[in-house]
Amino acid sequence: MSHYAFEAHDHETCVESGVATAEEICTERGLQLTRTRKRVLEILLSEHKAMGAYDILDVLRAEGLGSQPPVAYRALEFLINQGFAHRIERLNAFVACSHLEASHAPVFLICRLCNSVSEVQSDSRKSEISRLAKRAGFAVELMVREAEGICPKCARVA
Amino acid sequence: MSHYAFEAHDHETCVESGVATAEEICTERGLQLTRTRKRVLEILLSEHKAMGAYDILDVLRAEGLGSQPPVAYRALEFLINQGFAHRIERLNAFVACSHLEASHAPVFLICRLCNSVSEVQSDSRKSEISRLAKRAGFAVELMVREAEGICPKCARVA
DNA sequence: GCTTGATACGATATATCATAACGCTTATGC
DNA sequence: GCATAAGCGTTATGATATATCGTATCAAGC
Repeated sequence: MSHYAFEAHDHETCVESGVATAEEICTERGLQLTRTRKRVLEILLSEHKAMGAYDILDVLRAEGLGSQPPVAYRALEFLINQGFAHRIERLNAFVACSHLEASHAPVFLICRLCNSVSEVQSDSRKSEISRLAKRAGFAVELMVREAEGICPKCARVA
Repeated sequence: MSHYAFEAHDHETCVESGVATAEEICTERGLQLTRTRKRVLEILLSEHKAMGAYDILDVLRAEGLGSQPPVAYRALEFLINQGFAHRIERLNAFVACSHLEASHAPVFLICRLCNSVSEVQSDSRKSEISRLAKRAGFAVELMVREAEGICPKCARVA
């Protein structure tokens, strides 16, 4: 398993292949990865950190791609619906998906020092939440699993 | 395991014993369960649902206990720090703790139809998040585990 | 060509959630 | 009692998110 957010890696590849894969998937699904949507995805991919909608909007604004909140939120909604991005509930912020190839049961590890967010894939059926929900007769539709703490990089420095 | 939110139960007891236990704990810890804090706890205990800070504030306002947002947020902060209440990240809202006696590794089951929130206790060490974090060398300080879906009560009706 | 419907976008306004900062009051330890 | 800390009231503002209405674009069907 890889933890891009916490490890040195060729980051150019993350952005390029992220966008390329998203483009392929959109073509397959007959959807449009419009200029704004693509740019928002790139912005999110540019760092393994969560960004607020208004931070993203600032970039869009500077580039003349839109200046009002709905512009950012609509693009984010699209990216999230297609699984290209995730919302981090704990931060009210957004990250690019770093496991586009895989199916979805992400766990997010959020470093409170460097703000990096690592997405780890997991089998949702194995999760404690699923087990407890099943026992309670609760039908899970959506799962939020986030941990806040210190990433290995920051732990070494501290 | 009990799922008060999803089952018939003597709800008076929830409120009374919740407040009583909180009072005991505050005494032990040398803290003040002031009028406002106590009232906010009662409000939260009055239903097994998450309430927004402004909903709580409305009640306080109607009772002359405070009219500005900080009043509600301060009380909530206290209750959360003491473990008497929890924040539901997914909803930006708050619930009373329903397992005051137990230690903390709650999972929340949120019904999107009736808005009830059930708190289930779990051993945090067993959790998938802990396992994945450990593997990544990530030191977890705080965990968010929430599931949204349909509760058994609503499933029967639908 | 024209209409229709679907999708996306632009813009305004507003709703919702949260905190900083300041000064006053009350509780508590000595 | 007095000093200190804890709590509270209030104002102002910051941060996040959505409802709504109108317009542009494009493809499908006539």
